[in-house]
Amino acid sequence: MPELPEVETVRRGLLPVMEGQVITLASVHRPDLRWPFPPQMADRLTGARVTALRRRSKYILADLSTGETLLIHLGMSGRMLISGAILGEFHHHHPAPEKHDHVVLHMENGARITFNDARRFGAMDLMPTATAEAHPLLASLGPEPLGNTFHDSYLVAQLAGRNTPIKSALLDQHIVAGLGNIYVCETLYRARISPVTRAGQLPSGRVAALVPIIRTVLAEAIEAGGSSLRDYRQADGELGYFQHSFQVYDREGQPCLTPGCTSAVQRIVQSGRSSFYCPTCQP
DNA sequence: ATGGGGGCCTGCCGGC
DNA sequence: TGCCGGCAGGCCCCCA
Repeated sequence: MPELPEVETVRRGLLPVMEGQVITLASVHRPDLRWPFPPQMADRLTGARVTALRRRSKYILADLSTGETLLIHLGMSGRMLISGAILGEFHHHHPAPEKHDHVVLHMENGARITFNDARRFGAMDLMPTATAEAHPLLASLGPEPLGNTFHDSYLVAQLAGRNTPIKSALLDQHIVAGLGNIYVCETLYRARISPVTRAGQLPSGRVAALVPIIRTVLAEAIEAGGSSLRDYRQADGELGYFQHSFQVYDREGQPCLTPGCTSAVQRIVQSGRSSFYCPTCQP
């Protein structure tokens, strides 16, 4: 579900109710999500103060006063919903617990943060803050697409000699960390590159052009609060609205939006995932 | 090493 | 109304 813009939106939503606050009670309703929770997770969270709330790729990292860092991944259907806090002009009361509410963090300011994840592809783990980046889920991630180490010569080098389709390469979190199916489709449309093009066959100029496009697509999506399709919600329960800006994703059969183009958006399956593109504009 | 496919889960939607 | 297949924003793991 959530790609980098959605995760960043959730992080920003959690920031005002979590950062600097003590977790007065962590309530854990099942032993695992995708993987077992770490031993004594509830006890290790209860009483800890959240000193910082960071993001790495699609992971949220909450640094704790205990010297540990809480790692959160939303998988496909994970949500972090805030209740009981004053958010802007609105006061949200605690709603009745819902199905798939797996972990609830009670904060000292009265807010509750509920991790709800129907499909349970999400994850939570704890590790020492000092070695957080060595966590198995983080250690081999590629650079942040919005960071300085992601640049054209890097991407050119990464894609050189690759026989995999550019669609798959951009989904590969080892190459660049944070893109998912939506934003890869939108990126390739803007770059006018067919998703089936072999990554290593792209001229370096076309690869270089991908870098600013990726940055722009992600920045626009963050600005819009992410994309809400099925179950994604911002932390305050609001919907993102970048889905209204989709030019190809989820638009199979609809007209291509390039001025003058009369083609329809096509859907193909690559590595088991849908790719949406315009066969005329992305030859 | 690289690339492709299966599998993990639940929910929803469309077709019959 | 109900059942069934297909599909969904991710990512690890196994196989060739």
